[in-house]
Amino acid sequence: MAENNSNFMSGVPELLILRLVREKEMYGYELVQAIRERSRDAIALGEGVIYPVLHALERDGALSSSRKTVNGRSRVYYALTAAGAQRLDDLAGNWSRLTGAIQSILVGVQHA
Amino acid sequence: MAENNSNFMSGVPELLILRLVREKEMYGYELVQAIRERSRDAIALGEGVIYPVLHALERDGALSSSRKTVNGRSRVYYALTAAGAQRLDDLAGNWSRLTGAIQSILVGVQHA
DNA sequence: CATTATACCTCGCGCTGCAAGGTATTGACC
DNA sequence: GGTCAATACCTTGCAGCGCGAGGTATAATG
Repeated sequence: MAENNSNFMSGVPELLILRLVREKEMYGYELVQAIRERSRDAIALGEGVIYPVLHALERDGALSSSRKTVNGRSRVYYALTAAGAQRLDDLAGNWSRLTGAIQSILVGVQHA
Repeated sequence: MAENNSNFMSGVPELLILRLVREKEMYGYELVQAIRERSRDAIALGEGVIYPVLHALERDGALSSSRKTVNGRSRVYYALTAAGAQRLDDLAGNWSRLTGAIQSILVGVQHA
């Protein structure tokens, strides 16, 4: 029963988080803004999306957390683990295959 | 209260159906196979996905249906309406903006 | 004459994204 | 000193979508 169902278009928030954290340690509130800014407001994931995903990723061993105080601000920083890097690769591969397939339908490529 | 919520990644089945029907009238069973074949098995939407979407699109005036008998086979063909064409354009535009934004995060584009 | 393919349909569930709410601390402003 | 906005964390509950699973009927196949 350890199978992961989920529908074919889901898991994008997870993918974005893993990708951003790969570059440097980040905390939840920072991720919320980073996604909004980097996507130029095309994607606006709120805290109600980000925090639960972070907790799930840590539970699964894809991220590790460490509480730090910076500028008198207490933050929970998340870093990518080896397992997380693997998971990122998998998700990115799936995403690329999926969007490629959709694109080929949208542009009406000649289908053998 | 006639607002359409739905999450930011949903509506892809709808988009694919509208796009395929734009080229020629199609029926449900045909769409199921067309999507699978054109995506080279990357996307496999079953009838439990396709039929409800077709009904919703017709209800919304994006598709019109006509029962026809071909080769002794009774089929419900769906054709794109003007409203449907408009909706297709909207969805395709959104999709393109969305995937562009995701892509820019994935490749790590320099964010002003 | 049974099985497979065609063709339609619906019910019900799981999961995800998300809004909405809640807490606590810091800095700014008057 | 008091108020407000921003920072930073968190959880609950629900709506909606995708989808498996099931059901019907007819035509073709062997």
